[in-house]
Amino acid sequence: MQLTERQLRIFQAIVDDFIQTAQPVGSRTLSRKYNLGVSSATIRNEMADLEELGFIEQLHTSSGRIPSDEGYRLYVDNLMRLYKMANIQKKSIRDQLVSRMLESEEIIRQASKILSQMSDLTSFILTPDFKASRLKNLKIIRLSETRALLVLVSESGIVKDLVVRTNNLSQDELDKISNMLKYRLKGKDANRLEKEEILEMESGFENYLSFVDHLIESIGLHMNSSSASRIYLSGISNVLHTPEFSDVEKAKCILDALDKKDKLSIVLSEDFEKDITVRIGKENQWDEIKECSLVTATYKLNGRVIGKIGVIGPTRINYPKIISLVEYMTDTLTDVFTGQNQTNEEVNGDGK
Amino acid sequence: MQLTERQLRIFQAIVDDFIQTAQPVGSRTLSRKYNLGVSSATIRNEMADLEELGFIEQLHTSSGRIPSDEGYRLYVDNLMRLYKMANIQKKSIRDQLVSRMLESEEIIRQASKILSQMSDLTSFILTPDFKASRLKNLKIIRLSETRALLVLVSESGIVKDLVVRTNNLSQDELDKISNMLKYRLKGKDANRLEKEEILEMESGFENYLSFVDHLIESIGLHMNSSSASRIYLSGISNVLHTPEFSDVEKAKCILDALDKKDKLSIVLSEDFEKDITVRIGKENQWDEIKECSLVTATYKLNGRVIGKIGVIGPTRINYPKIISLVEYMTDTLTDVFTGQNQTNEEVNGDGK
DNA sequence: CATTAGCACTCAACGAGATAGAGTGCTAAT
DNA sequence: ATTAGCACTCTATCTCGTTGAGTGCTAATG
Repeated sequence: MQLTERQLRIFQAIVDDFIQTAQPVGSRTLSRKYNLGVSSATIRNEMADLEELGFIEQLHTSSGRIPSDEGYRLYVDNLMRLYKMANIQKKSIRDQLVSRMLESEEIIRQASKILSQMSDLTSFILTPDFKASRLKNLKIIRLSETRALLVLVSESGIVKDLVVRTNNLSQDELDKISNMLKYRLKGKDANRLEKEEILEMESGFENYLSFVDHLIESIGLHMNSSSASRIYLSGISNVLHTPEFSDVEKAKCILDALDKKDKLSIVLSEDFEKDITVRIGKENQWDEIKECSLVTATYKLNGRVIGKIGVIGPTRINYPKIISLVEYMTDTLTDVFTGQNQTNEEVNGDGK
Repeated sequence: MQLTERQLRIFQAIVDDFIQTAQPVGSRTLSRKYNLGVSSATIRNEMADLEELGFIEQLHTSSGRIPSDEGYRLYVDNLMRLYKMANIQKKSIRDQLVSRMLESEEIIRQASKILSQMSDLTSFILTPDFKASRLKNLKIIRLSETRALLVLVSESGIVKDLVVRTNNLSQDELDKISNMLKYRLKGKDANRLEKEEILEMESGFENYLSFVDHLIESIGLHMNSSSASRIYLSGISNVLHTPEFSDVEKAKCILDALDKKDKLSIVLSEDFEKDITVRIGKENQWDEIKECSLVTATYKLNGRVIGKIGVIGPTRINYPKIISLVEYMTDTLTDVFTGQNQTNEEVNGDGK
């Protein structure tokens, strides 16, 4: 069933008004605020049809209408015009992300902060997935008689460190082992280290078999832990600033969900390859966030997806603005990680 | 002015009851629930005195009394008996922290999570302060023509990595430089790297002067950034589970405060050397959290304070329980970082 | 025949009493 | 010194109109 031109215009006005005011919108308001050229009675009739079709709904018989999840979907897919970000905003984002010497985790956190501030929503970001990249370097550093630090570096420059037990090996011995392992493992996918492959190693390492065994095991354990890629949240208090969630029970529910980071990162990892996804209300499989919309996008390194970023808010969000923002943010992150823009000066020009 | 024995007993009953029920407690309730051996009228008189002295207060003329901040202070300093943690809880904490191979940041996050779960409050943890420890090792890894990764390891096993610009130096050259720097900087306090000291270096490095200069600068910049030590929060949704903050405005205020991590970590860094601190309500200098209590403690490495952990909640928290919990948690963390307990088996015995 | 004016109806939101209940302070008796 | 008794206070809660925004339906209109 195709909507008429007029129905679309009315529908668009409903969405726009509701996104702005957070109040159910009635026929009278529509005819007054938007010059649709028809009377409120006509609008009422059209609205009844739109409701029949499932694009808008009423909270109770004598309230105005609000867009349904399906309505928002229609809006996002067909109606909205993408927001053109002001250059000054673009520049602000780039400056904050590339201007300073930042540890890679620091970049991640900064990006999340910017995103929540500019969107007035809660933002999240999945750290670069170590598993998805190749080993570049490896080093073992003696800490004490019983402990050593294993430092792994991926080609993308992500660093992971973990403490391993040693049996009082000297730094020289550890260096010898790390050098050997480095040449053995370099360039391998971090998530596919075959123990056997490494154990059939050169002579001269017979004494260290059990230690190397332990090392590989530790790496494997670490890789497969759910927290292999972490999630950062920012702007959590924005949840309460949203009229939708000023009801304490609802807010509690959302915050509870946001606290379950494991679950959250699983949900976000779906559609990992897609560039940008918008999930509206009930489209989310997770019950706790069935009244929320999620806008997520992936950032890449050398064309390879390594992480995800996005925002979560009520279904009533300014989709064009938010989508543009998230999109620009991932582009910038991808640039930063790929190393296109190392200095301020280089990016002073245009944005995209 | 000294309180009488009976006043203390009544006061203690008030605190206990209020901590449990979150409701202002009246004289009738007291005489019924706690056998104080006197009638409600007597209790009323004593309560009037306690109020005069500032230890309890009324929300309005016909409500029961609640402890004031000063009252809680009295309670914490003089009245409460420290809670004896069940061995099973102690074991649970130790197991979760030491059982698995964990990256050091992972240990931090895990500790925070446990703390919030066991306290039903919001917990936070400051990551080990790199600045406070000495350099152990240093390595530069080539990423691309223009970028390299500088990895710093402290004696305590904390790893920091940051991306630096290079002018297409080969890995061999980088190795040469990192070795030189390593021997130059090893054992130095991380926050006191004197540029001059390093620049008057051995011959053979003349070509790399500007790069080394850049390196030292980057390290310095990084060290002095406010985020040198990070803060993790856990159990944020617990704020809303607290009756005190079911008022949306208050909750909003607290969450806003918790979102300002810079400010928060500054507040927490006060009294950095003290083993354990309890700040009750107005004792906090920060207005936003003037209705909260903060219980913090420090964890150490080899006797040196490296980080801080704690919880935040309403002033009405179960002080004995929470203080014991925080105390035990830092002891455990200190052990874990100092490497006392590497395996499960070693800690099966008693806790303290 | 699409559009519109008009009207009766619905329902949430708000405010005014009224009521109940918990708690207090004071006084007089023990 | 302690306690029973009583008047008083104040919040929380409930009910009950009232208001106002909005709807759906019907009949009139160009």
